[in-house]
Amino acid sequence: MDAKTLCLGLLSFGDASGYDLKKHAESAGDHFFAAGFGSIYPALSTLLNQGLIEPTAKSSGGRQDRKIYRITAAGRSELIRMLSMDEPRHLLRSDLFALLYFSHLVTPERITQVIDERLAAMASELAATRNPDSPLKHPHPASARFVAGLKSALFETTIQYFRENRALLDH
Amino acid sequence: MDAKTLCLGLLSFGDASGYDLKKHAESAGDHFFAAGFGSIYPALSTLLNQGLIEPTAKSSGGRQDRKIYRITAAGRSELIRMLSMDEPRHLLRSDLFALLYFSHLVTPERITQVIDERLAAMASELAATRNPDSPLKHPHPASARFVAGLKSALFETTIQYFRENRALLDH
DNA sequence: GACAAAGTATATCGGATCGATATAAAATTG
DNA sequence: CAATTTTATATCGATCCGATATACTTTGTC
Repeated sequence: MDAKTLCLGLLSFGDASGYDLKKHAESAGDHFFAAGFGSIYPALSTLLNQGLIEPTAKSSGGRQDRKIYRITAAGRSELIRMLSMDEPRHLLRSDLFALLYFSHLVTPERITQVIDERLAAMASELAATRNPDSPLKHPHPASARFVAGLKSALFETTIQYFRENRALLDH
Repeated sequence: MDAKTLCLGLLSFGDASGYDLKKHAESAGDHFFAAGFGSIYPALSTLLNQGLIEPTAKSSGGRQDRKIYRITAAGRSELIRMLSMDEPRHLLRSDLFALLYFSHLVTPERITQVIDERLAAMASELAATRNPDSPLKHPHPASARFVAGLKSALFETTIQYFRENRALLDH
């Protein structure tokens, strides 16, 4: 999904700054959808020029440098059009698995190291998902739970698969 | 993993053309690593300029326009260096899940359609994995089986998760 | 209260990547 | 033997990402 659609979609939940959008995307769908500042700010700039979003009156007492945007009516219909048009893709890209495919070129110690690191990272993310201390309230809890649950299921499968099959990579 | 490392890694299994490299990557690690022609050909050109690969004598009787490359000694050590240095990332990016996160904006029919399409695509890929009629012999069968097995496990988990939880998205 | 550290926030740049497209020869199929 | 598909290289523009620069605000702590 391109950054423009993602920004519009997140703005459909409520007004936000570029910084807010990045935090929301990370909290909601990290690993499934995300964008860096280098994508978000140019996207917001384009959307603004196209009249799909508009700046809001900044909260008077707040800080001066926050730029809060609101989706316009044109933006909302364009968003719906893009969401209906796109053939949504589903990609799993992993440098780790690519590295394992070339495992004949690296030392067994390195293989052990990168696998253990990945297992630890996934386990800690699973724990964080089970104890959600996230300050962000998802606007659509059902969708958020659906996506988070799938992430957990995939992580659990991956961890189990590594435990059962990593011996295949011994050489 | 950048295209240069991927090309070098695949060339470490044997001489190949750009076209061969793309086919190999698709067959071996589609969904986990891949590259389009727009990445492969520029990468090969750069690697050639850096002396990390070299052209081979084209097979005399064959077609004239195939350009077969071989990894050089410098290329092999550079490859090993890159594989040892990279902190391998592990990304799951899915436009489908992003769309589902915005499911309040699209019709239930559209949700049903995209989920059913994805389920069918994964089921057919699973069937293809179980009946491998691939003409390509993977140079390292253990690594290839490891990666293919993980893909199957992840697809099965995803299919099951959709079956059990898609009702969460009804609205 | 002074000062450092961490967090918040916007923005840009260059390199990398991807999808679309152009071209054309060889193999296959009807 | 004509039409289609597959093989094969290559480039272009749009986009994307990571790194970086900048600067203000909050927090913590001595």
